[in-house]
Amino acid sequence: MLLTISQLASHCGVTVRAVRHYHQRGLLPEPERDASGYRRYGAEAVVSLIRIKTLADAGVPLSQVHRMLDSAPASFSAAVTEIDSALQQQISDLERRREELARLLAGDRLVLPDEVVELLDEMRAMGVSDLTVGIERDGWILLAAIAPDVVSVWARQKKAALGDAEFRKIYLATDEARSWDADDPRLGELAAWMVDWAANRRDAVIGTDAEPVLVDPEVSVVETLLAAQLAETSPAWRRLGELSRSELTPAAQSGLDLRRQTRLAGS
Amino acid sequence: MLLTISQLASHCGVTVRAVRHYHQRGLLPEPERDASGYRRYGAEAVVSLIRIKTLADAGVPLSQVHRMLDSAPASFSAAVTEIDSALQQQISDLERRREELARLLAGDRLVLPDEVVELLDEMRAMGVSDLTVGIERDGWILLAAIAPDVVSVWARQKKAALGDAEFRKIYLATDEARSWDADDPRLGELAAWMVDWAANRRDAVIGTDAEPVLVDPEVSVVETLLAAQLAETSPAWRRLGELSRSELTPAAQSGLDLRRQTRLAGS
DNA sequence: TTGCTCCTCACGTCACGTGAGGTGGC
DNA sequence: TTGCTCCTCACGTCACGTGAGGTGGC
Repeated sequence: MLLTISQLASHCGVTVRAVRHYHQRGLLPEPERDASGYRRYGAEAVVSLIRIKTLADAGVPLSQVHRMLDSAPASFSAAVTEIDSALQQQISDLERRREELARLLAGDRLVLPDEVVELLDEMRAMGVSDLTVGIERDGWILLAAIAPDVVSVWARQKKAALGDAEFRKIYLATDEARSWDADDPRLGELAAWMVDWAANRRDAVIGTDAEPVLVDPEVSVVETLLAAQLAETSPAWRRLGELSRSELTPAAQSGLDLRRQTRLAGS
Repeated sequence: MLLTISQLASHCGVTVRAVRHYHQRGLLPEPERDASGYRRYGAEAVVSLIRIKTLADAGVPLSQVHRMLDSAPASFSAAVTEIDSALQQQISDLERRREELARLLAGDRLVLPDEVVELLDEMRAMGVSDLTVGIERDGWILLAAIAPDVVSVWARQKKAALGDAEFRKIYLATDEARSWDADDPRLGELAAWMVDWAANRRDAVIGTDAEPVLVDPEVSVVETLLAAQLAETSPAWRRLGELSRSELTPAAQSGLDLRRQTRLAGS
């Protein structure tokens, strides 16, 4: 009345192939065979197989299961305790993954920090075109990949700038400018406006000293708004970048160089 | 200012090899190469890779991830909901595994139902030898594997028998008899005592009709106590089986045949 | 005789890991 | 020149899955 391999397997909740695999790996001793060469299992095989399955289900590699099976009860229970905390870890991992899935449905929230998502929402609410918001978003994504630690400071500076009515006008004008011809005369006026605003803003910020000025705000405007690779998306923007850079004060020019160095150090 | 493969990978929490693997599988489009033949990634690659990683971490096979990525948002969110409930399932599975681990430390409790474990504890408390309790335990394990549905009824019947002081004496005597010679004259007396007790017990049970008698209790004693394969562990027990079977009443003999049929049907 | 279980190779699968051997930028 | 990153094969790994081809009990 000993068990056949399929009786053993199904009672322990594993496949027949898995039982044979455990024999091959030396985890479960080969039992005696009957007259037909069939394996016949006794009660101890049931006990061993349940042990093996329980540990394997808990994610223990079979090589480690092997060592655990013939280890002293004391170190066995220590190992089980360890596995248990690994299981707890897995559970909290899964719970985090459920949250991430929820955020995946919510759109950008998994890709960018909340503060940047809010910034983009604010722009959309201001009336900035979807295309320009998309370009902004891509810029932030790349920035987050290359220099994650500056994202937060830059986001706060941009948020502050958006609080200024004049900046909002400049930003909206720049949005419209995307589709202008590269030789449109209004690009010169817009460039001058930007540089003027940035110079004033810089004095104001340096005056208050409220936030450590990691990035020269004058440079920030030009760079953030018209960073080289973003400008590539529109001939008018590329021209706007050239015009505004040539109108920068010498002090800001050197700040721009500084910025480049910082970026390299950060990457 | 596009990303290299390692910048992309580390920002998304995957290995460089995994990114290449996703290219091979057609999950992530191959980006443009720079002058040195290096892959250069833009923001959309970050978004795609985070999507892929999130789904893969949730246990979705890559072949299915492929289909989900280019499915409509509506069916995408339906699929994500499905994955989420799969995650919930996994979490409760892990929690059950933690319980099973705890029971693994507690000994037999994973291998046998609680009622049988209690039965074995009771025997140990009675003074039955560890070896005999071990043989009993092995018998129950095999029974549970072959005919799980009869375990509960048999356990209740055995528990009832252990409530009888005379049965306990018989059981302890049988325990001692294990090491006797096969021709010991006391074996005949013990066999007669067992059959007598079983016959009386049978009348009592049939009189009360408290529990449906699935198994003739007289047969139950002989079979449970001395089931053929357990008897093999001791020459004296084998002889005790022969003696008691030959002393059974004709009615019980036919009941024994009935039992054999039931066992076959159950397996 | 048919259907079911069992047996032993031995190749397949899934999601990458891991060198092997070589090139390009600083 | 050295060290680091990148490149393309291509075999290895882990825990089995899945036939292929054959035998034994009812």
